[in-house]
Amino acid sequence: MEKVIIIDGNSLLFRAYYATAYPGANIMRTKDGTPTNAIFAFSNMILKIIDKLKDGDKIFVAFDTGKKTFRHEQLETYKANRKPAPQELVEQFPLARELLKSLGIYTFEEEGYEGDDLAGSVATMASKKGYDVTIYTSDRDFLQLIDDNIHVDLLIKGMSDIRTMHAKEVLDTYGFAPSHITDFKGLRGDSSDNLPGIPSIGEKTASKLIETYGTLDNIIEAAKQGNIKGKIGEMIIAHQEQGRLCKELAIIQTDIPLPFSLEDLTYNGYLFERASDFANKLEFKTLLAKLPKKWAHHQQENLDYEKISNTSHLSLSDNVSFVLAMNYQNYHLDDVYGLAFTFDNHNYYIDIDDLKKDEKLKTFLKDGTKKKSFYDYKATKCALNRFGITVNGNNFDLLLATYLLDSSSRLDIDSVFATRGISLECEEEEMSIFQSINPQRYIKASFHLHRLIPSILVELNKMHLRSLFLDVELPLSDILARMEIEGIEIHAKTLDELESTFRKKLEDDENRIYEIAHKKFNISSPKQVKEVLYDELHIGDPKNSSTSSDVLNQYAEEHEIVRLILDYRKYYKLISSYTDGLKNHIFPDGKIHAIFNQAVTTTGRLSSSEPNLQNISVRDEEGKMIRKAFYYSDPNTYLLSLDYSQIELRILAHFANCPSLIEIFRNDEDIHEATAKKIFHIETITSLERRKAKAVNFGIVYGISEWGLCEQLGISRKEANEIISSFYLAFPEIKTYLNKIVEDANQLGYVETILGRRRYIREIHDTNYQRREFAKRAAMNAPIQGSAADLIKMAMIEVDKLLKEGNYKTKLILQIHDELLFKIPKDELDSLPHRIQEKMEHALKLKVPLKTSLAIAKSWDEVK
DNA sequence: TGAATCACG
DNA sequence: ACGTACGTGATTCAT
Repeated sequence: MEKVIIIDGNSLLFRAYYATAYPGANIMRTKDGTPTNAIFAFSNMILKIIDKLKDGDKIFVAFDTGKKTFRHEQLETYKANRKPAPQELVEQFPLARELLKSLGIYTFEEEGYEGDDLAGSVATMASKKGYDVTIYTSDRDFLQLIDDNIHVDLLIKGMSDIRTMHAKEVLDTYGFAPSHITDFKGLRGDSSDNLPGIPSIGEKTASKLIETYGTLDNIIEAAKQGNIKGKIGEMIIAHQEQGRLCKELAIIQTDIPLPFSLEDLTYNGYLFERASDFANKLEFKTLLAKLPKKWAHHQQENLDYEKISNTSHLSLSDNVSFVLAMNYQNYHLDDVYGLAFTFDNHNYYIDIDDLKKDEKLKTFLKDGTKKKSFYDYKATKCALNRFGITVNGNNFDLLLATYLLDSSSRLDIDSVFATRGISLECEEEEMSIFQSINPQRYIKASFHLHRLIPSILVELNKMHLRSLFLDVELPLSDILARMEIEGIEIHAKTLDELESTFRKKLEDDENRIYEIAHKKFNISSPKQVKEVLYDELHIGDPKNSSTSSDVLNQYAEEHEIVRLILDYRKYYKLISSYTDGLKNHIFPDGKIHAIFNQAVTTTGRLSSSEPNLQNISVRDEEGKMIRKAFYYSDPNTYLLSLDYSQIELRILAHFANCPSLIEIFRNDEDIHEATAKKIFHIETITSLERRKAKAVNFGIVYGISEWGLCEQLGISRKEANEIISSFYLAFPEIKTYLNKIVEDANQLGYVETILGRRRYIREIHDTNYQRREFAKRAAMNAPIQGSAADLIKMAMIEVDKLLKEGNYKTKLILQIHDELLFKIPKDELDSLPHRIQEKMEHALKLKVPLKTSLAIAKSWDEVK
């Protein structure tokens, strides 16, 4: 039999509100402050109910209007003791109706009636027709409606503790049939509705009377006959009218004329886009995932597209959305199939070979004054550049917008669209030998990209990320694209030479290791190294069986084999990751075109891949030789490096507004030496003390811990503790600041950089101690690391402007977090480096001066 | 595919 | 009592 689900909307909303509004804690709100806790819990409940519905089932939500009803006319004090609903809940009432509408659920309310009466009327109508009726409520009045077809799912407490009440359960609980609930109310009253009932009659007495005599009328009659002795009998006679009125008022109306039929309540599912828009509006990220798929209908998507061979018949104006058809793995290499684009409610697709010939579209793409939207502008620009097609005019990038809204999510094209509830999967891959790919996937992407832009801009606005998006990330993506296209010249020959010297040392190490170990084994296998060192040679502490360099270094002095293994690893790494690794990435033009990922890190930094040019050896003297391979054959081309000095500590000093730390930077003192003086209270510093101070300075930026410092410096826990304490004593504002950041993370769930970039710290509320501590350290570090990233991004934009306006030939080629590397022609060496330096040092105004060190040389190893 | 290791800031 | 420094990417071994 088909089911009819009836929901007492007001009752569930109240319950949802109080189930999620903990005293003393903040309730859930959207970023602009709209309370959403009740809707959140309510929607979870509704979704669970919908999920269980079958075809033909009916669902209905009854609401109160909040106005007076006929019951108030009968009894002036009806519900007079009710406290008004909290403002935060009242604000959510209209949202509940909106939610249900977006889910395609029929709701009804009418002035003069309570939701109960509407629910009762629908329930009775359905029961008469033989439907299986369920009423969801927390109001026990509804128990009176129970019959063979109607049962009540009663919310006992919270949202998930539900008790299904049939006639049997009512009898077990109250001792009488459901129809006597109203008699019960007449006798006992109902404090929540301010119904007095008959004084002195409580639950027990009422039940007993009903068991014996049945209805209220019968009980009053029995009292009049003198069958009910004592005070109870007297009270019944004295207050019989009040009792009758209370019963009357407790009766749920079941015959209200309704302007709809049962058939109208049949659940037909919901429009996915509408539900997802609602979820987005209330920032319910999880709601999207919970929407039951079987009931989802999709908006009539205009996913038809016109496959064109040229754009001559189109009037391209502003606001075209483009999605390049390619794999998005390495856009410097991957095949490009074509271009999907959407505007004026039409989708188009052009093959790359046709695009190459389409001068009109190429001109449009190149024109920076024509505004365009993209999924991954940088990839699009770089990939099309390979065909001599220039792209400018980046006005919106879905990848970057999604990243700014939440930097924690791993972003590839499918997940970017998936977070908006859109699957790019296509029904049928129309593969043929003439057609290498199915454009449908990219059409779908460009269609939805185009559709989503306005609402995403609203979201960015709400989170105060609009300027970071438009004025920083978008211009930066163009700069990065040009950096990647430019690439950096590298010399395989130099790498080859280095490799042969490394290989020689590697072989020497290898032979000597086998000699000492008296056997051959795979030195690259930590497992086998472990066996040889700990089990066979009994070197080191078997409890700490790690073979990482910081552990092995402890035994290096004493044991030759440990030294050799570390040495072997060094050369192995240099060969595999660097000499060999880099050679694999050299393009036919003799350059490396790495990718600068703009939407990867949680803090806002860039990352570099294929290859990673941000981790080329420099600390190790021999490793640094790798950098000799980076130079320009043209004798008039030099490298210019500008390096921010102590950028993270400066940002920390600024954020914490710490006078003593700010003073050190204003005086341009050696920061580690100066902090050493402050924490050790001495004037002359030994190198050991400087080393310790340096470690604390780093530690502070990472969200210091006693153990971390202890490990790093190889000192006792006690000494580490003392050093940290004296640091905070010398710079108390730092401690205040870091505490505040952790508190912010706790309260808001996120922390922010100087430009308002957010990092959500979700694990700050984790029940697991370790994850919570980790979250705290991440919270302390993110604003510092992220603001440094903001700063250098601003600097890159300013420097790029300078280079453009001055028509310089100098080009930015690498960014390494706090360093910019340029290729610069000899004739621009005179004044330009200092002008760039000037821009970098004034990219943001802080309470401390910014300092950069400048170096010019032919090859990269010399600029440090 | 994940852990271990090590290169960078 | 718990067990770590923050953020990345590439390579290798082992499952």
